Amino acid sequence: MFSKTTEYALRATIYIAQKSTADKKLGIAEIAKAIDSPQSFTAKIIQQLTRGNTLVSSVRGPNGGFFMTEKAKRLPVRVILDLMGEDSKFQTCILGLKQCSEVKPCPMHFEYKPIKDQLISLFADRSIESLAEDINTEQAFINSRNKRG
Amino acid sequence: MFSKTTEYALRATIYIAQKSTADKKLGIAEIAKAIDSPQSFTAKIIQQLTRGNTLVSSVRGPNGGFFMTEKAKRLPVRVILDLMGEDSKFQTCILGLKQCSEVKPCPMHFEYKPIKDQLISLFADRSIESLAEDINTEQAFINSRNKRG
DNA sequence: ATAATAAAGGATAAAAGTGTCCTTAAATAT
DNA sequence: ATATTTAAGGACACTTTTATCCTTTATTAT
Repeated sequence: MFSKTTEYALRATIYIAQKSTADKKLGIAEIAKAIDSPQSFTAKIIQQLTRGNTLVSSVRGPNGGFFMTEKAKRLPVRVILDLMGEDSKFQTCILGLKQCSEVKPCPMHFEYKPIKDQLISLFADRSIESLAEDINTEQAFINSRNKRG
Repeated sequence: MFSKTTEYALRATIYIAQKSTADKKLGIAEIAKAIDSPQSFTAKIIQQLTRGNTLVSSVRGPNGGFFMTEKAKRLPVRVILDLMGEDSKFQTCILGLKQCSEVKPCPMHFEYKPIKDQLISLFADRSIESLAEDINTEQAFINSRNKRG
């Protein structure tokens, strides 16, 4: 569905939302280990997520690291996709037609459309925070290890 | 959603289903032009679709080309995806977790699952032929040109 | 001020995806 | 038989994705 880059972005953000506060920042080594992703590559990706300072925040130096404000945690998952440039993913035609619309549809258009709309809602409706909470309550998981590791 | 390779495969197959019979084969030049795809690259892709001789058939030499039997036209769209190795596309976790299941779900699992199932049905239920018919009746289109273009 | 720490950013590289071109093989028409 | 036609297949090249490593910059602790 998504590129590896975006998968790491999603996992990293959810993890940061789950574990960080403004007073408890997370280092890149911890994040990469927790979400099972290549560290240097993940660093670049999180950099992208800090642009605009609306989603992930960062501080350099000792006791520095990455964190999210409570306000940022309340943002919908869609914001991550936007920052990764994948927001147009669900706008495109499933057959790759440049022009595909209600008036000039591809042969799958009218069946694919409602599914696409559900995907869009999925990411628009759920907050990053709510995903993090599911992990906190162990209703969901972000890696293959368990709490006792 | 899909790779360009798979998009070309879908468009090419639908076009072959629409325009060919065992007596009326189509050349690669015509197909590539009709679906607006790079010719040589499309040739390789259609080659893949002829493997196993269940979907697309080919004959070399004068009056040769590609075609589909009536039986092949009745196959579901899913068969194209299988031959392109994209059948696992909808099986994977949206966050890219290697292990993600009902018993150990990622935080989006239970909401993504039903959407995934709809995508699977979409490709399993509709036949290639039915897509081709929509183009024949001008209810749908496979390129940006019109019939007179 | 200096050293230590941690993210930011640049340079580079391997792998995969996308694409072209040329040769080979098979079928047909003459 | 020979020439022609058309797909099959190999070799190569460009681009994007995925990834690593090293240097620079900002912040903190001493």
